Amino acid sequence: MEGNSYHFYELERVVKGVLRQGLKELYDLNLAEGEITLETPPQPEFGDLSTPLPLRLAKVLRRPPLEIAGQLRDFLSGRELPYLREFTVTAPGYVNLWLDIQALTRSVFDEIAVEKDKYGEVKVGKGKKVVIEHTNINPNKAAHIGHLRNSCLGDTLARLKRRAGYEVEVQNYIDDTGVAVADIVVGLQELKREPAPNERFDYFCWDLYTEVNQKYEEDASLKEKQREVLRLIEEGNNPTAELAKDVARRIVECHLNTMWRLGIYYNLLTWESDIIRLGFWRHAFELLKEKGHLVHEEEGENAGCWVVKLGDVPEFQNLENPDKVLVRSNGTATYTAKDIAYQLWKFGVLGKDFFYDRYCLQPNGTVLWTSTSEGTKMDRFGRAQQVINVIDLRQKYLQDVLRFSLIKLGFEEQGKNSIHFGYEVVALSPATARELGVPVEDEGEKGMYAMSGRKGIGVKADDLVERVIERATEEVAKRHPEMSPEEHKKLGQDIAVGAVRYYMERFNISNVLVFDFNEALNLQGNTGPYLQYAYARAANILGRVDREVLEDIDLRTVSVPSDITAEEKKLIRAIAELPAATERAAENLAPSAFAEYAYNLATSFMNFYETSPVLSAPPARMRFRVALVMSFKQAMANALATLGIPALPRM
RNA sequence: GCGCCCGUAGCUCAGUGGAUAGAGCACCAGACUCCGGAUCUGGGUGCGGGGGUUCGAUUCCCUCCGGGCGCACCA
Repeated sequence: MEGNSYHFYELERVVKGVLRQGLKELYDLNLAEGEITLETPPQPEFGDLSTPLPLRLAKVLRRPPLEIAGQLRDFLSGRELPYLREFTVTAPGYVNLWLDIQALTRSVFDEIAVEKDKYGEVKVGKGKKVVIEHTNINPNKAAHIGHLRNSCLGDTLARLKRRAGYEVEVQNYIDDTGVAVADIVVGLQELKREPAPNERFDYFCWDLYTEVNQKYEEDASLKEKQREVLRLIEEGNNPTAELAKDVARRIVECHLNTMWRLGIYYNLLTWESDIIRLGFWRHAFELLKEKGHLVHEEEGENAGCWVVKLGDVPEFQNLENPDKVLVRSNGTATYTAKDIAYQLWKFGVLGKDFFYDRYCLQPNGTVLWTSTSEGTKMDRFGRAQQVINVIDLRQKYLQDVLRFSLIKLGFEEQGKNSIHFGYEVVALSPATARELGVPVEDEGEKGMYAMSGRKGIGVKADDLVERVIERATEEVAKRHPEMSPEEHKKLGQDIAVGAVRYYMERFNISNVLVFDFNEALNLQGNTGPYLQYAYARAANILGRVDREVLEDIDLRTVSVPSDITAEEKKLIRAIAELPAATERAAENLAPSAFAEYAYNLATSFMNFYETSPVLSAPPARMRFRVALVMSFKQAMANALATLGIPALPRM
């Protein structure tokens, strides 16, 4: 960093700025920053960075692309640009930039020496608080792999945002008063089912939920019971409501245990029952009436209702009835109404707050708080500048209604900062569906089969984790006969966390994740354990360096050779890109992009490892490579931490 | 009916206007008595079809085909 006025990760921004200035000075042309493209060329002979700008501007400037390229090259050459050493031109009209790899290496070494586990953090989010709501599983049965996608994505998003400088508060909303819990209560009361002696409560409820839903089809009186139970739950202060609360609490405990083992933690549980009891909606209703945008319909199909008018929102224009009912003609509030109240609370503009209590101490040492209906006031929760709701894409319409309703009701700022992180659902591959006993049409390998909580079709999150642990533990035992079974199991668990989380995080969120046991259980190739293995290999090398030599190598002073190899260079660049990758993934809400970066980083190291002996290299080279391995190990550790994957010195 | 998403190699996926479209899995063949083979190297006439915009399209627009999802005074 010394001597350089900016960090390497800002290089792109700086170069774009210079190019922009060049266009202005040379041709009196004003381009927006977004219109200036900078990319990594496909071939090494085209430099380390390049821009096709001359091609694009040839027409408008009425000059040959190569002439423009030449002038831009000259303009760049006349500038003081650290990290760059040369600028060239390639037909049909590219400007190619060449990195000063020594300067870059120095800068990376220095930065890592100073920042250590903070290397890769950036400051874009500084001073901004973001509330991320994820998990949100109905507290009535075991979590399945669809919920796992939600929690893993949400957790990685939280980690990314934190490393991008945001203050992050993770909330887990518990719908303890809905039909889902009521169904279990019906099962317990009417069907008199009880868990077997050693049966997990969430697994027991998984089957019970299926059974109850099956019985609804045959027995109309049971459906009556469900309505009665729902009424009693809403009323409160009766044995049925107590039972419902007890079911919800016990299931939440199961869910938390499932998530904790994957390194997923929360700051606050918010309970639907508290929102109801504290009258969040009543409060919001008064607030919205005051603002004057709520409409009481006197006629038409919504006569007698309070509605929000969404007809002039493009997204809803083609709907037969774009208005959203918030209060029914019978005076009760709709789900959307409660959601609006809750969302306003997250932004701290509801004018009403929960009471709070400690819920428990989580295994990572942080306190999990819970909302309550009475007790202690605290003024630290909510009050966010940005709210991200991690919910699957089937709820897109509802989330759009929520966002536009806020805007139309006079909370424009809050509406615009309400983000639906919508991901596609998890479905089952034909092979996995077959394995679970789901009727599969033919022998084909294409296609997917939907999971269904009501029908009991799905892979339980813990079943998946257990199977991966078993597989990983076997592998560890094979490789390390000298270790104890306990050590095998411990490593197997950490590797399983890596495998499961990476599998849940690596895919683009707008694609349905077609879950397949064979793929999820794979520990080779583009998987979490591959990333972990790269880290372990680095740790192994450092462990074999002579102690005195190791202590003598200082990242800040180690000399950087002038003849850096292709593999060394690729690794250095990959390490240098961590801050930019973090920023990009955090700002674009793209955990999968970060997963891909991490895979690239690991691959760069693997290639370096295969081609570049460290311990047996000549002394100067050895010292440089040790420094490089140290840097990689730190960068990889930070990338793994961002993905919530354990970094293992041995595996 | 209206709207949204997806369609890239046998399979699972990267690639949000640029140079020869990339990975993993599966399959075949290889890797020095070298720091760990959970690794690496090699093996491939693939962007659903058709129009358009552009110097340039897997990427943007239109249309068709195929697959998924959503459009409550339900939660």
